[in-house]
Amino acid sequence: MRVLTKNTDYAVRALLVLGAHEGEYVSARKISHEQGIPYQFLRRILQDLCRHGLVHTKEGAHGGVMLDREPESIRIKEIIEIFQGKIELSECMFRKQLCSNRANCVLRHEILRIEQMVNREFDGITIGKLLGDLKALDDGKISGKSFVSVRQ
Amino acid sequence: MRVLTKNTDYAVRALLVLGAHEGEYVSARKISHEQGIPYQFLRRILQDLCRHGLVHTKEGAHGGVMLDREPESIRIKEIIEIFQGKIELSECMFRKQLCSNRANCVLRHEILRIEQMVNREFDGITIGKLLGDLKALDDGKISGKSFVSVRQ
DNA sequence: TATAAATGATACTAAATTAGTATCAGTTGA
DNA sequence: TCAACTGATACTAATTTAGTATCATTTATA
Repeated sequence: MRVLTKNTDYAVRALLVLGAHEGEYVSARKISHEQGIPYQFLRRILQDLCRHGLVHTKEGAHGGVMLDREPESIRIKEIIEIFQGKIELSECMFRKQLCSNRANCVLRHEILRIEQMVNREFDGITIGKLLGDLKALDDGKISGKSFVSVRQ
Repeated sequence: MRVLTKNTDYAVRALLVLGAHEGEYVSARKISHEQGIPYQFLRRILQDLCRHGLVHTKEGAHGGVMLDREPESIRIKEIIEIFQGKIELSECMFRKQLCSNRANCVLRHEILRIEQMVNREFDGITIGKLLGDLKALDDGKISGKSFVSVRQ
């Protein structure tokens, strides 16, 4: 069971690269190489991020993609929703059949509770926070116990 | 984005039916009708539950399926794992490439934390608990605010 | 003892989602 | 003019999820 798709994963990684180069245009080609993301796939992801106003682009030579918002304002929840829709642990049978049987009902109640928890958590993580973690990692402020990292 | 599949959903509902008839054999046909679950699909699900020792069966006329464990000991987490595998929010790139880039790393750290939360939650919900909720619902001890229910 | 009502096992199909590839047009800076 | 970019979009492949079908065997009972 996998919840986060490649779309989301790649998008976050691309945004982290862009966050590390605020104010600069970075090309899809460069991000693709740096992060090992299939180029054309990444292109589409960046276009989606652009359409949603998280980044803006510049065409032509020396063009590329640039972050269009404060890294602290970009929440993982938002990214997930762009590429995978709302986080719903269980398909909402509510609306369709108004919780037509009681068994559905009690399970659904618990699931909604967990769903809200997950949403709160993903809402609390921003690109800015992750950039901070990255920096701390680079500065050796966080031990290898919690972050296992191999330098590129 | 949907996390719980039909497999899991149907399995939980079937187990709730069986929990409401402890000590009796209930046929797949009956559960299928009662819960609106496609018959052959349900058959396979019940066979899986049998292979995993949650229920046992009796062949032939008047046969069926019976709960083989205390409802309180059957955790939703276990059911999810039978049908969907371990709960992993993100595919574990760890093992394969040993977290080969730092961006992966910081995100992964957060995701693992949320993953553990989710696991704890699903581990805390048992068929027994849900049966209790159902009973409370039937007895009118829980208001319509938290449980929206339409009697069958 | 025939039969209807069950499960056991397993193969198959269909639909949806996810992942990745390809192509062509237009923009821009040197 | 040309190489390095993005815009738009169509296409294919792989995987997962959902559902269907078939045949064999077991069992209670009329």
